[in-house]
Amino acid sequence: MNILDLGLCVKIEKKAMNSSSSSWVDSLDLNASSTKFLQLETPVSHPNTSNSLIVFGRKLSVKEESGALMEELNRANAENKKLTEMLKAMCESYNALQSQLVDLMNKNTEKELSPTKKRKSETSNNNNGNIIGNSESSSTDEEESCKKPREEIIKAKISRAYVRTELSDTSLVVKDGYQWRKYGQKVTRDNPCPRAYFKCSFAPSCPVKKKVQRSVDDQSVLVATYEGEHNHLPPSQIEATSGSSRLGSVPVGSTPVKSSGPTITLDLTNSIKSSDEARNSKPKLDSPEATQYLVEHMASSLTKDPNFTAALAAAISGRMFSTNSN
DNA sequence: CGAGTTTGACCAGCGC
DNA sequence: GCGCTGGTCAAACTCG
Repeated sequence: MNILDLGLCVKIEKKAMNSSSSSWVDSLDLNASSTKFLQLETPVSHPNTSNSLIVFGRKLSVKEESGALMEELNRANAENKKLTEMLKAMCESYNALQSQLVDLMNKNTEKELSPTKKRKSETSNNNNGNIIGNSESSSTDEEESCKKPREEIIKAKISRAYVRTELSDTSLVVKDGYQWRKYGQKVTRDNPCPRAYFKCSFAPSCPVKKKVQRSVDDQSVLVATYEGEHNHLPPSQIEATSGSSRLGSVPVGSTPVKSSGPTITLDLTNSIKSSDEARNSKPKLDSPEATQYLVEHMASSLTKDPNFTAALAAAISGRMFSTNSN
């Protein structure tokens, strides 16, 4: 995945949160309009320009026409400059965000390695939140695994997601596109808030488990810990593959979706439609459809990448978490 | 009535 | 061996 893309989108999203008028569409609209300006270079006259040429019932002189074009060009330059500045700001913001994320991950790793005694299974190799299988305990002792079938080593992968919820919301439910069955709840020593235990109930053979607990630092943040990897597609994608329903707006993997803070809804229906349309009929660049097309095309190319959605959500939730804990 | 949730009991790992 | 702790089970309960 293009790492710069993530930075840009995070910035745009952040901007949308801060400004009441800004939005995904607004931000991308600038690009669309800049494309519009590019069209001036083509031999075909711009609709607006041609309208202004005949509006006074006479042909404008070459001087006047070039003056208008120069003015247009200056505006394009100014816009270009503005966009360059925005891009620069986005890159800076991305770098800051990334360093904060790394900081946070380091802090979490330190916490996990702290004296708090954990079971063997949980202290296996931790690499940036992802744990690679612990072959020592999973494959060496067959007798032991027969004795303890339950201890079937899931340690293939552990990931973590932070989800902001209302404090009043005590359900401990993190909607991530999969189907979960709660099988237990426990109050742990280091956190007064109960921890809920979930198993993936969509496929009986799916080994994935999920633990959800409120953060000690910020109780409005749910910490969801996923153990193992799904051996099936998310229910939403299975539905989509069967053709019975829309391709849902539910992201893949451990990406948190339920959030009372900034909500990211990825409607892939439009993106698919637009990429199909892209092959058959391309809207004219200067029409409102063109703007819409550009926006959809950009959004679709980003949202098609499941890594993007996961990384974006992780980055945002990580930032929210660090902001609240400061 | 079936599926999902709640909750107390039980089990296993770990440190002392 | 004992106590503490986290994880899981399963009967009881709830809900649509």
